[in-house]
Amino acid sequence: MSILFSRQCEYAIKAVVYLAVKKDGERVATNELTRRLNIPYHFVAKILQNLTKKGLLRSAKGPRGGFSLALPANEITLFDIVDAIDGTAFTRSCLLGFPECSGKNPCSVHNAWALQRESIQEMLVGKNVSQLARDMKKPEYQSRRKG
Amino acid sequence: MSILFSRQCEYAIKAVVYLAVKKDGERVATNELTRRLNIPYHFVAKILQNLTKKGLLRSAKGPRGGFSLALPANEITLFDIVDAIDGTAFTRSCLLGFPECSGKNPCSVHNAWALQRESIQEMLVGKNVSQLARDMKKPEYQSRRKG
DNA sequence: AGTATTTCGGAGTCTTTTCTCTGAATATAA
DNA sequence: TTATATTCAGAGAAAAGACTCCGAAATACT
Ligand code: FES
Ligand code: FES
Repeated sequence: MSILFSRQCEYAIKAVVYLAVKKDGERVATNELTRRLNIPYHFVAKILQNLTKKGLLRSAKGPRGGFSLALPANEITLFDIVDAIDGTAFTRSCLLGFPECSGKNPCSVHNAWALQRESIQEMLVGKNVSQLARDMKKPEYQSRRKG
Repeated sequence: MSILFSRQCEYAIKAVVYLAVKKDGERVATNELTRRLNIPYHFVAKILQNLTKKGLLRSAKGPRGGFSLALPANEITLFDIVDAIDGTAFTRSCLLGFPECSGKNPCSVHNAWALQRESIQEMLVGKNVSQLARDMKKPEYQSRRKG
């Protein structure tokens, strides 16, 4: 289905970046995320609960409650989110699924792939959600003028 | 689960490379693939049937039957196999799953990811199964001396 | 011709992932 | 206090992906 990330992880990234676009500490309710990002309500709720448990987000119940970043936006990287949801085994495991991946007895694509995934990992570590919020040009993320 | 490729695709690559290691046109039965590569019998059979329909393999029924490459090994690329099984939508679609992926209204990772996937695609197109057969150092692929 | 070996085709099962529902608990505001 | 908005927790349904089974057709060997 989706390359590189699971659906969950995809949604997680979308949501966290959405939070980062808001001013520091502002709370966003699941409802808003669902409406703006088109993510199933109960599903994204579950995912954000998870990220809360992992310490990336903070949650507040009740009216005017919702989720917000638990850390400054520039201290949360893409890698952190992926790690929290999908895990990062892919940085170590064989592209063809062989039980071990190393330079000794490499599979046919090992040499090429080892470079690629290194580069992907650098991308994930190198992007923090503050940058992501800035670079996100999708209309879903632009805050609305009041009518 | 496995990044980039589905299980099916993974198995397909493993199997086709196995065929390419053999001398031109030599047939390999599902049985042998299952034993050597540790792939479930009926599953790999299905996958190879599929590749046959797509024109990458040739099949022969009956005793001493099996599968063999339908083309010279250096004319089948990794990309061909991936295309036949998983499809290649990933070369065009957004990493975060947004409905459209282009330079106009890009998502946060578009610029970085567009380069990465370009590079991945080049890798897939650039590797043919003849090279893959040569570079495969996994013991599963080394032909056995008779006892 | 008869038998064993193998692919073919389709249906069926199991497992994982995705998504939904429900009933709490908690906080805000009137 | 009451009503309301929200997260929390866990179970459950649906869909997709991975894998199995079976009966039939084709081929090779005796
Ligand atoms: S052994 Fe296959 S990618 Fe390293
Ligand atoms: S818009 Fe997201 S990768 Fe191109």
